[in-house]
Amino acid sequence: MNINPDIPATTAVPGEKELIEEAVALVASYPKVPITVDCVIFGFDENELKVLLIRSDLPLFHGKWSLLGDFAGDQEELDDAAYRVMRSRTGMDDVYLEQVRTFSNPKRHPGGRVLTVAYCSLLNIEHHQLKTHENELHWHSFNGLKDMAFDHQEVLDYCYKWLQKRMQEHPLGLNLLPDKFSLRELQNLYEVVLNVKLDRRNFRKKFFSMDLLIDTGEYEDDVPHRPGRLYKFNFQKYEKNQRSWIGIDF
Amino acid sequence: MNINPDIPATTAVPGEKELIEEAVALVASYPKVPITVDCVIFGFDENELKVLLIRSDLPLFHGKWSLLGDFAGDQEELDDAAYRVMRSRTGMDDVYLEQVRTFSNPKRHPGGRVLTVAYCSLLNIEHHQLKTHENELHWHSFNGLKDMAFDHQEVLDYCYKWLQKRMQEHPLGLNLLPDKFSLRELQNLYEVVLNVKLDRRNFRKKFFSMDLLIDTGEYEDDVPHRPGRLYKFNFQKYEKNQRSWIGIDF
DNA sequence: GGCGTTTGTGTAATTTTTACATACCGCACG
DNA sequence: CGTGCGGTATGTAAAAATTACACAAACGCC
Repeated sequence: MNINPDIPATTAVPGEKELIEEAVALVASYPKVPITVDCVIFGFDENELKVLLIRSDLPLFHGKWSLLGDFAGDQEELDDAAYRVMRSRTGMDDVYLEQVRTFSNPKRHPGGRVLTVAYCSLLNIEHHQLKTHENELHWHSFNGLKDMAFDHQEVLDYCYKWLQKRMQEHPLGLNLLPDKFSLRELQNLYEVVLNVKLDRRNFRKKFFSMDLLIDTGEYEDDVPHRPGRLYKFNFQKYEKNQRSWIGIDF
Repeated sequence: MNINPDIPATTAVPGEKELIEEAVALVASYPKVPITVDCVIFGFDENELKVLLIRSDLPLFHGKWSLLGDFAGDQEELDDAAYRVMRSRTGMDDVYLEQVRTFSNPKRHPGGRVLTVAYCSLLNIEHHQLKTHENELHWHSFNGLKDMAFDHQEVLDYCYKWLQKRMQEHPLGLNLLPDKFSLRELQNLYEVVLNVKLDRRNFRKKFFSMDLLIDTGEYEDDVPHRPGRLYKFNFQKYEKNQRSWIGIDF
């Protein structure tokens, strides 16, 4: 019988140092590949879904649009890398950001094998000034985009599908709107992103019944018609009341 | 004016070969990290959720349970790596498999920085014989699992949450059942995985109303009570009728 | 053949979803 | 300052979906 059941008697007892060295040696034997993060940063303006793009800085893709990305540091958590990319371009890092998917096609980068992890972020265009316009950084209409650099078209399409699904079950979309917004703006957002037509009264009823809108008492300004009430979204209350059971439906 | 608007006049015009060399040089400048895939392979047996585990082969984690994983080949697509891992342990690769998330904590592996991409798979325990029992490969009860190797506890917990959510909107759970199953088995599956109690008649009504169950005309056998009808799931019909709009609900 | 256990089925009450029309408000304009 | 335009705000009735709930029938076992 062993005294210490964690260590079989047949093995010499190595110290922690040796064990770690062994682990390091094992890892050293693995193939290593470069990793990048690519950020799909959505915005909403003039009733259109926008995405933040630059011209690819790779001459091979000269003229083509590219997502914002960078390689991940040697010891960098990928979330941190994504925030870093965002911060370096928009100056902001306190925004909604979520990992979406990893793309690993060995042919996706002409320079050789590069994995990329796609992140999605949503921010309000008016609240966030771009820090630079290098490489023609700008908000590009989502519609009609095609022929992007790398596999960025595929990444973007995937992230758009993700957004459509996610917006129906999570209020992340509200990050696309200003802090205070009218119900019309909210509905436009949903109609545009989900590409559906919604009944105004039922939409309104739906949102009010969730009881997550805070009436600011304020009204729209500078509109050539009757101004609508402005609301804020009660993120705090939402976070508290997460349901895990929705119901089987497919 | 440029003759060719795609190429700025200030740049010498490199051929494709030079452009690719440039891309290769760029990629070569990126930090490189080892990548693994880890498979969370769920099963369902005796009314319990199971997960396929081995003893960690890393001495540092001696005795701890570990997910099935392997490093990704130099030029290997990650999906392929995940299928390869599954095949090498269960002999099967024609199963439901989905990428779930990438874990990148720099401290997650004691041997240094290793990224891992988690994949979820579901298979019927009876249909699939394990090819080997190396490293004590076996179906482990999901409940009560703790203190796993690496960050596998976190990975597993994340995948379980993913499964719970996904099962409500997608029939992937049916991969956990035999080809022909009774409604009771189906309900048990949902009750166990989602950790809820469901009304038998309403559950039945729900599934029948989807019109995706095929009545085989057969009945359960060897049960000490009235035998239930056996059904198959009409995956084909399901695939055809995918809805993209579900409705806002959060 | 009776007991124990699980299958199979319907209905009424409630809640949720859908479709739809009219009065109100602010601005612009003549 | 009155009228028209455009968009906001609001309620209700019908339809659909969800919930709660009870009893007869089938099989194995003894």
